[in-house]
Amino acid sequence: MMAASVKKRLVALLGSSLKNCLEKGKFELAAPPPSIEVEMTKDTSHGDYASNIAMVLASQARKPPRQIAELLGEQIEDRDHLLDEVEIAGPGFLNFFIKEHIWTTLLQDVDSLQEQFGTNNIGQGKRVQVEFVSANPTGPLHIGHARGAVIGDVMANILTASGYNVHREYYINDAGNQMNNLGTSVLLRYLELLGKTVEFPDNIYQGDYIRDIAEQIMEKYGDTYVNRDDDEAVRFFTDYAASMILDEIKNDLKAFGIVFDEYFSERELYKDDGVARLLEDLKARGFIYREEDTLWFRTTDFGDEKDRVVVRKNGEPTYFAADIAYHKNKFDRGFDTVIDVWGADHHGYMPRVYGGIQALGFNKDSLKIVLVQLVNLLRDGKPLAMSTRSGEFVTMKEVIDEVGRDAARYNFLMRRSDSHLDFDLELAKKQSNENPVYYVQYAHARICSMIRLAVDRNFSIPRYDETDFSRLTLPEEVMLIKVITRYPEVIEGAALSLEPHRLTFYLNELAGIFHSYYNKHKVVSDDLALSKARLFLVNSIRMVLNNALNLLGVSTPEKM
RNA sequence: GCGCCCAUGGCUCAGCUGGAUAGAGCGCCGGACUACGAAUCCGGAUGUCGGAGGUUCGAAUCCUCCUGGGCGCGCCA
Repeated sequence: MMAASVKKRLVALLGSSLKNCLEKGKFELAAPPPSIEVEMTKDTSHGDYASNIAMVLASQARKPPRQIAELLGEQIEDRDHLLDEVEIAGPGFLNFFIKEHIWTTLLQDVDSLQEQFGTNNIGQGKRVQVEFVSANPTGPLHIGHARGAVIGDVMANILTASGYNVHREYYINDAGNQMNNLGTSVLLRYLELLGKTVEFPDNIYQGDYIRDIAEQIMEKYGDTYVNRDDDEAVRFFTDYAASMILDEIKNDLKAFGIVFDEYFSERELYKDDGVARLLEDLKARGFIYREEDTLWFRTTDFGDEKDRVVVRKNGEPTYFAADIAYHKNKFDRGFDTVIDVWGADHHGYMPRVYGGIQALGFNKDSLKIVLVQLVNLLRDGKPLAMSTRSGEFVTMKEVIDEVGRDAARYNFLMRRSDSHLDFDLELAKKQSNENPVYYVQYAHARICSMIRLAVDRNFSIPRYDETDFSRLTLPEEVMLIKVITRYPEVIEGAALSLEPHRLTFYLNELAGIFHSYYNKHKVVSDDLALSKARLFLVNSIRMVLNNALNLLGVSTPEKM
C-alpha cells in the first residue's frame, strides 16, 4: 500500500482547516475557495513545505494575509502528528516543518514497491495514444528523428508509469507525392545501373541507399523493368523501396530501444473511400466549400490564418485531408487523449489540425501536440550539414553506433523538448565528467559495488522493518531521504506536463547528493546497526536510479 | 510583411505552471585516494533574468510595445 505523499496530506490538512474556519465564522469568502497549493520550499529555513493559500484568500476574505494564515494555522488538526511546527512567515506564507521520522516512513514504499516505486495512478487506466517519429519511408532516420523518437518513447514510459494505458504509434506517410519521388528515384538509378543514360531531376532522392535498393532490384528482377517507365513500374519501385526502407527504420528504432505497438499506414485511410466519406461529413457540417475546382476547409473558423485546401484541382486529396481522417480514426479507436510529437518545423500546421478535430466535434484538449526542436549535429563544435534529399546526412544508426545508445538517449533528454539542442558527437562520446549519463550510471555502479562488498562481509540489505532509522541523523542523510521520497512527484509532474527532461535533472541531483555523501561518509563500517541503516539508504537510492533510468531507456550497469 | 517559439553568469542550460535571497553543469584557480570504485569529491568568482512599460501583496514566469535570433507562411509531407 502506497503512503500518501506528505504534500497531499498537507493539502488535506489545510482543506479541513479552511472548512473549520468557514464553519466557525473566522472569516467569509466572497467566492468559492480556490484549490490549495502546497509546494516544497527551496530554502529549509522556510520549513519543508509552504502554502500561499492565505495570500490567495486575502482579497476575497477581506482580511490581511497574515491574519488569515494565523487562523488557518490555528485550525489545523494534526491527528497524524506530521508537524513539528507551522510558521507564519513573510507576507503570509504558511511554512510547515515536518517531523523528521515522517520522512523515513516514506521509505517503506521503496522497500515494498521495489521496481514499482515511483509509479502513480493519475492516469486511472485512461487510454492515451502517443504518435511519434512518423517519418516518411523515403530514407533512413537521421539525427533529428532520433530526438523525437527518444522523447516520444520516454513520454510513453512516463505515462505508463502514471497509470495510463499507452499505445505507441508510428504514422507512415506512404501515400503522397514524396513516395512517387522515391519510386522514380530508384527507377532512374536502376536504369542507370543497366547502362541507360538518364537525367536526374532536382527533386530526386540521391542517397547511397537509393542505389543499394536499385541494385537489389536489379539482382532480383534483372532488366524486367528496363523498358518500363509507366505508372505501374513506378508503383512497383515505390512499394519495393518503401518496404525496404521501413524495415530498416524499424530495425534502427529497435536498436535504439524503441518499439511501437502499431505502424499505421496512411493508405489505410483511403480504404473504402474513407477520406472521401470524411470530407462529405465535413461538408454536411458546413466546413467545406468549393472554389475554382478545389475543395477548401474553413480552418479560419478555428483561428487558422487562412483556409486550407483539402482536395486539389487535380482531384487528389491533400496530406491535410488524410490527416484529419487520421485524427478522427484515432479518436474513433477510443483514445481519451491523443498526443502528437512533431518536429518544431511543423508548428504552423497546428491550427488546422486543431481545427479539424474541433470541426468533427472532438474536444480540443483531448489532442496534445508536443513540439520537438530540431537538432544541430556538431563534431568538435563544428556543424555538420544535412539534407535528406541530397543524401548528405548522418543517420540515427551512425550516431548510436558512434556514441552508444545510453549516451545518445540521455543527451536528447537533457533539455526541454522545445529548446534547441546542439548534439556534439565528440562530446557525447567522451567518457568523462562532461557527459552526465556516466555521472548517473556511475552512482548506480558505485552502489552496486558497495553492496557487493557488504555482502562479502556478510551483511545483507535489511528490510524496512529491520532498519534502525534513528541512526540516520546526518544532514546529508535526511536530505537524501527527502530527495528519494520526492521521486514519485517528479514522475507525476513529468506526466502531467509531458516533460521527460524533468527526470534527467532529478537524476543528476540525486546522483550528485549521493556522490557527495559517499565521499564524506563510510557506509560499510564496524558499526553494525549504522551500516545496515546506511545500506538500506543507499540501496533505496539504487532503486530510484534503476527505476528512473529504466524509464529513460538507459542501462543500469553494475560495473563500469 | 504576417504567425509561432526562444532570449537567464564567459559557454550550455534548469527554474516544479505567479512565491521568499534566481540555481546547476562546463570552463578557470586551488585542494582530496595506505579509506566501501578519483568516470568521484571539497573550496573559490561571476547575474540591471535582452530593453521599456503594465497587471498585484509578489513577475525570470502573465499582458502590450521594442530589439535580436530560430522556424513556418505550397493545391509538399
